[in-house]
Amino acid sequence: MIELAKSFSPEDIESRWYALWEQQGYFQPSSRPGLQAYCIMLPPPNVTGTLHMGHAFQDTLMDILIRHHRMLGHDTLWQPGTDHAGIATQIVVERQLERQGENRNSLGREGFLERVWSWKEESGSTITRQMRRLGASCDWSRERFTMDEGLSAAVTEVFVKLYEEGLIYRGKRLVNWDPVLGTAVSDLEVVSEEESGSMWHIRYPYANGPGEVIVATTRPETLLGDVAVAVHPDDQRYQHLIGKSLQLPLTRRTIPVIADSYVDPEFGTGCVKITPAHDFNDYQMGIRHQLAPINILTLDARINDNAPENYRGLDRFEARQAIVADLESCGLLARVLPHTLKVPRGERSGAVIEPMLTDQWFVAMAGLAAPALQAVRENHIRFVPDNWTAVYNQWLENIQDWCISRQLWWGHRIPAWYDENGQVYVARTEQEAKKMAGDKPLHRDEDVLDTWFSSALWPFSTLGWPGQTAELEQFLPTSVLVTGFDIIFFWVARMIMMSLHFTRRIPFKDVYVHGLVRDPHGQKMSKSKGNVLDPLDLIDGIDLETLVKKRTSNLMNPKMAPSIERATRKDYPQGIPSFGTDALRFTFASLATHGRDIKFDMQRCEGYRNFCNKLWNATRFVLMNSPGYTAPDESESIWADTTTGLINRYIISHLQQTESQVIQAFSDYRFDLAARAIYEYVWDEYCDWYLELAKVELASGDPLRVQMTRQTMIRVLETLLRLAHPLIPFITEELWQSIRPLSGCKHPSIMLAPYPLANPALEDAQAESQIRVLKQITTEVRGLRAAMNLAPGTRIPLCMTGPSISCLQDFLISLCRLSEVRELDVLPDYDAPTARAGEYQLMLEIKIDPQEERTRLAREMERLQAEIKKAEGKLSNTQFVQRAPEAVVNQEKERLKTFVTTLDKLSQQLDKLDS
RNA sequence: GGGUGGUUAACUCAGAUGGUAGAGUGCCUGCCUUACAAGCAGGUUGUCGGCGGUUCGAUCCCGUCACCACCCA
Repeated sequence: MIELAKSFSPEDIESRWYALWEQQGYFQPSSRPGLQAYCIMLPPPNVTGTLHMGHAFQDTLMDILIRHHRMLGHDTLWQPGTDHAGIATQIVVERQLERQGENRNSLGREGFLERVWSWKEESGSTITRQMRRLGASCDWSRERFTMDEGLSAAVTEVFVKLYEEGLIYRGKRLVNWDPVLGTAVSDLEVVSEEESGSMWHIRYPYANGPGEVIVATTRPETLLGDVAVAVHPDDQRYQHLIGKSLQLPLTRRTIPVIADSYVDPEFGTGCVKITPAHDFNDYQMGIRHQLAPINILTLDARINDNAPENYRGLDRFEARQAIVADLESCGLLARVLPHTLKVPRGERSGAVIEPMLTDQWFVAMAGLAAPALQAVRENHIRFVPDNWTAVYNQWLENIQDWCISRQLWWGHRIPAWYDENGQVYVARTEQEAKKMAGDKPLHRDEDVLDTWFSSALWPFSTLGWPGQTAELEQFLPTSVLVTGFDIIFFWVARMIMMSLHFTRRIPFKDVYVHGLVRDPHGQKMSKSKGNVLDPLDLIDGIDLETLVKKRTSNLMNPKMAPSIERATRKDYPQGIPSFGTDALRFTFASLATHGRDIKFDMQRCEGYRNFCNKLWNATRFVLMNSPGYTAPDESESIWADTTTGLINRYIISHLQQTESQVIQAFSDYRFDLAARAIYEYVWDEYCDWYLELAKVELASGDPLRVQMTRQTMIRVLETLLRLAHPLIPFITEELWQSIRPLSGCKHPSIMLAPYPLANPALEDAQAESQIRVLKQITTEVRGLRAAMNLAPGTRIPLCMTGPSISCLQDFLISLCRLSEVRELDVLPDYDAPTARAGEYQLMLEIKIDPQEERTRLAREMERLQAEIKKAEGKLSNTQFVQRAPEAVVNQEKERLKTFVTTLDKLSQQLDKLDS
């Protein structure tokens, strides 16, 4: 027989099993025909990134679902892969070059891309290695990368098709321009936060004759590109101005005053300067009033040649200072007020985003959005929890065209070529383009596609599209997408649109939207805040000094280091102990409620490590108490035999309920409830009650009782290990293997064993109710012992009245450490306190301290009186008695009766004490 | 400005077609009882955010307010 160590130590077991599972090919689809398909696409993480808590949380949930369905016998695929993460990766490599005194321009496009690929090769396996530590059972043999040949072909195909259908177009538009990165970014990549700035009030003199208007602006430097001043058409103050010309300060230009209802008369002075080339709203207004935009900035945000000479070449912030100073010296600056405004910044660079007129590629979205809305409206796709449907709808109903070109080098290069006249040819290959151009010399578009363009194809490109593969047939639509709400727009909506458009299928049936993992104080985890936790540190443990070092090194803002260090020392004075993967996974499952914030609490993790230890020791107990045991043949099984004995029937019956709870919880994506059902069954039923009761049976000396109990405790344990396996794969495999010889299971791994399904025939209400009585009596007797301050070793007799419980006697003696149980017609006339459990009166035969007893009784009577008063109040209310359901009224009457008799008993006891 | 979610024990969170409020952690007391001190037994803790309404009865439904968080413009 296998000997287990005295306590659970995760590091000893985790290393073994994963490699074996993977080598044996257990993660691959079964590809047996006729099986129900179950498929999850891993949201591809950044190929050069590392695993953070959000990944670990999400990966755990996906792995739970996948393992569960694999055990249900479905043809199961968890498709893994990584994303090339255009901007993020390019920035990282550029920083590396910077440290070596190089830059991308000195290397050239080819050279630079070589460097990125080699960085990808170097760091690309980090995150997948980390996922393996988590136990993630992805089919690594199918791993994909968004820049793979196959996936790149899909990208090209989609681009060309959309272009041919007229859904992709190129045009000069105002886009969000990141002047530091030198690329356009999409709306979603811009983060606007409130910052303090100023509101400058500037005088614009009339072009003809004396007078002026005062215009308020937060960006005085853009004045050089003004083409008009706008007022609200109904604004009484400015009626006389509409149509007049103004002298644009610091320039020789004159501009008109126009009327537009977009202007908010309450804001600033009610006069707005209009700069179509540098503001999104002004751009629209420019179109409405046919005013040509004047661009005054270069792509690196310096003043260009459209502006007066003395400002040319100035950076936009220098230009602001110069212009304000010049206005002031001309007496045109009326006043400056402090003002908080939303400043748009690039998510990656932190630079202030500049609306900029540039040539970009766009996807026309309106036509793609309609079927995507319909798919959700008609319940082909279901959001869980369903309140996210509204978020999805709202965005799609107001969708803007998607700017898909990025002025980067790392990514899918746009398949468009130009001839010398600027004529564009969109084609799958250069040869094809050349053919279209009649062999004119061509040059390829320099830009690459937004990373999310390739991600949008992920569900079908990874399955071999545009080829017609067996995998596409089997696994699309996939079963569920597990994702955070932060990328519903970026990713979820776009996948739905693209999948419907190109495959005519939805990409997934369910979208399970989970919360975001936060630190214990509810703050978002981020490197710059210094509050990140590395999932691997929770698995392996980390000492305080190493943790501090890790959190304070390579900071964007090194000034944060001292405060981060202080907070870290406060939150983790002992560092982080090693909890193991299973404990971490169980914690994630327990935290996966349907809320949107998940505060990660390390103490929970500790509690679940203890749970693993409990499970470990329960198995140890079972093994220690099964010497020489061999599993009976299936035909001899007494699993469902009613003669199995009370406690065995009870624990088996209770197991069925737990099994249905867990299955239900999984189908509702309530991982927290599944975890809780398992936790409670293992700890509160199997360990706290069943194994304690089994000790009595095992010590009975009756061969049949011993045999039945051994068989039950083994089979129940074996079943609950399978039940828990999706959540805690490593420990369950280890323990399952250790009891496999006793259980007679033939499967080589718990992963391949069937998932337990409840069998209603095994439910046994009678056994459960008898055990309920036993528990009740036990609790009361223990209460009496505690009330009387009895030493744990003291064994005394229990006197009780009520229906005979001869079959429970041995259990009671053991659980309550009694010397004997005396079943009587009436309790002896004795000073000891009594207790009541259902129909039973209980009393421990021992002398008591009258003073202490009086206090105890008084406290109890007080409580009862309060309850009686409440119940009587209800019952004397005729409205209640007449209108409430009869069952409720009867229940209330029953309660009152119990309270009154108990109170009566207690008062008699008190009298006796006093006499 | 529009929208969404939240507010339950000291902490983290469950909860119920409306009918006696729960768990884990923490805290207190006693125990190394031959599976487990990462444990066992017992105990302690709540105006279920405020105010109104519906109802025999509201922590739950409705309205409103406050605070917190997030999303969109």
